[in-house]
Amino acid sequence: MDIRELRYFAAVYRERNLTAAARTCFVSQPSISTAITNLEAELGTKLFIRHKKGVAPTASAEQFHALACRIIDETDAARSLFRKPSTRTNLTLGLMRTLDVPRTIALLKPLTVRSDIALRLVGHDERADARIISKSMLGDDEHFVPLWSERYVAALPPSHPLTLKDRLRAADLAEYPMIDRCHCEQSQFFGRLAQRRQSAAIAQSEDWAMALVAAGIGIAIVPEGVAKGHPDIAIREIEVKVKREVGLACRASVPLVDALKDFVGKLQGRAKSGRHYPSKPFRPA
Amino acid sequence: MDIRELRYFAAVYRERNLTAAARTCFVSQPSISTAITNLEAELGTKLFIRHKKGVAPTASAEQFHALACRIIDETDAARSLFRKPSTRTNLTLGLMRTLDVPRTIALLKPLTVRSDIALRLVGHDERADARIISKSMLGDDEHFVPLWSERYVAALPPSHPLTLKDRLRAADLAEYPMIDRCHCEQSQFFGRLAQRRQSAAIAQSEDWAMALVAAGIGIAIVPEGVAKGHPDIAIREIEVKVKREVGLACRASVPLVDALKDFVGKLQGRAKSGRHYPSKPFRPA
DNA sequence: TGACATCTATAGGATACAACTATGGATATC
DNA sequence: GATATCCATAGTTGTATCCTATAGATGTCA
Repeated sequence: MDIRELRYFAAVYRERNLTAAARTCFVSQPSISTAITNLEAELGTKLFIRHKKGVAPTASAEQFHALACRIIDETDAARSLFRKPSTRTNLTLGLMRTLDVPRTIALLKPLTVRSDIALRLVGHDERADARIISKSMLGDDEHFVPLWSERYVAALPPSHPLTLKDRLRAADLAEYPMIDRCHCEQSQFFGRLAQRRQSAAIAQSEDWAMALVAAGIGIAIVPEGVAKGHPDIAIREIEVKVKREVGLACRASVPLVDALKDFVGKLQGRAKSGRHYPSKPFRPA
Repeated sequence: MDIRELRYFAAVYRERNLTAAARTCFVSQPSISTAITNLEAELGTKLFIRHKKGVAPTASAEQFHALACRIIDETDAARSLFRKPSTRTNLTLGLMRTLDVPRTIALLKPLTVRSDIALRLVGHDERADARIISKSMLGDDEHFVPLWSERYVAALPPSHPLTLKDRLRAADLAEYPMIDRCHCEQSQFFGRLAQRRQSAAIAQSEDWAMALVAAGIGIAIVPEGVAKGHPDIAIREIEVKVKREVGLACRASVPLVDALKDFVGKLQGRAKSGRHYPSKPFRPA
């Protein structure tokens, strides 16, 4: 067991998907696969149940995850113990409010561990060096570097009658009170989907929306990653497959800040393949 | 930075000596050397000052050591999280009372992390599967597997007049009160060395002896490793070079307990060289 | 139903890393 | 002056890890 394996484990735990974890770790999928297999052998316990779409953590994985995170964090802390940077570059990132927080934090890790960067996170509509947003919010003069795509799901109170169904249709939703996440870029669309003008409640942030759902006020349609973290909320698929593409938006007209160049390079590199090394080793002709 | 490097670092910190650290890690000295160099480069700080005899940790190393230990311990804990052993073999080790505690704990690590072993530590004169003792205490029917050799040094109160000298002679010691560590196998010898019959105080354990020294009662002659850990005690070499060989004693007449076989094998293997792999890779003739 | 996409596991080959041996230079010890 | 101890460097080799490619299973959609 080494720290590399722990990082892979944490990524799989977060993504619930070996392939996606491979992308966030910038390695190929088999690397993750064998690492997890080895880890399971060493610990003498199964960590993930493999099924058709992705993997599910076992109880052991839950337990192990807490410890693994501590070790990873402490290792990162140790690395930067003595790097008291005299001059830190300010880097401002605009984040849309509907982002999956743990996933985003994990994505930004390469930036946060660099002690020569002072990271500042602001709203998606403020001045920033780059923005992490849904593709639908992309401005005219912006490049888009895709990060992940997310489906929208229905978040219901655990005791809601609709939890009996595996998948919800527009007609189902029409009969029950809904919560309008007015900060979401697809808010209007969901209004039409549920065939209504008025909502049971309006929430201005994901936290409020989730709290209203948990309190039994109504149903909310939210990005998968947002709903995932809450234990007292039931998640159901919706029949109409709404997805959003989340990515990094960079102004095309303004040259990229130095601090971001490596980062964006890596992100672009992983798009088609997860390779770690340059695609072709240099060979003189 | 990976856990392997942290282990090497901890070993060097403990031993104050790359070569000795290499032995305790069962690797060769250059492996330790390069690992420390790399670690220093990665952290951007010098960790050890190399000098003629061994190395001395810098302030950075002190700081880093605390963190490194935590990470190492947590990693070991993580590894054995799910290894709830149904049946643990009892293993009893006899330890002489004058052992350097951190060093001994580090040595026994391979046994303590094995969750199929329940380690019991007893006095050196009790019934045990093996004993860690000074060579001078070796019984007739015992094998001796050398672990390390230690010089004896003088432990003085920090404000003692003799701290002005770098090295103490028998004549120096004769003029000042001394503490008799009656539990030590070399106790009588020191009595002769200091040319006296009576002592200022008698201590039955290292803890008491060190406390008496710190309190200014007198000087004690103790194994190097014992004195090292105490910040409020000054250490000086003594001119007469008394050493002791510490090792593992196994009854020759009784076959070695299974749990110990690997361990002793490793210890013997490292005696002449620190190699990790078999000395010669197998090649068919 | 068949073409296609998605996800995990395995096989085979390339490469980087960490181990080893051997040796050199510097400093103590006898 | 011979010997021992200690750390650093050079060169070689074995192993671990990564990659690509592909198989097998399942789900999606025309």
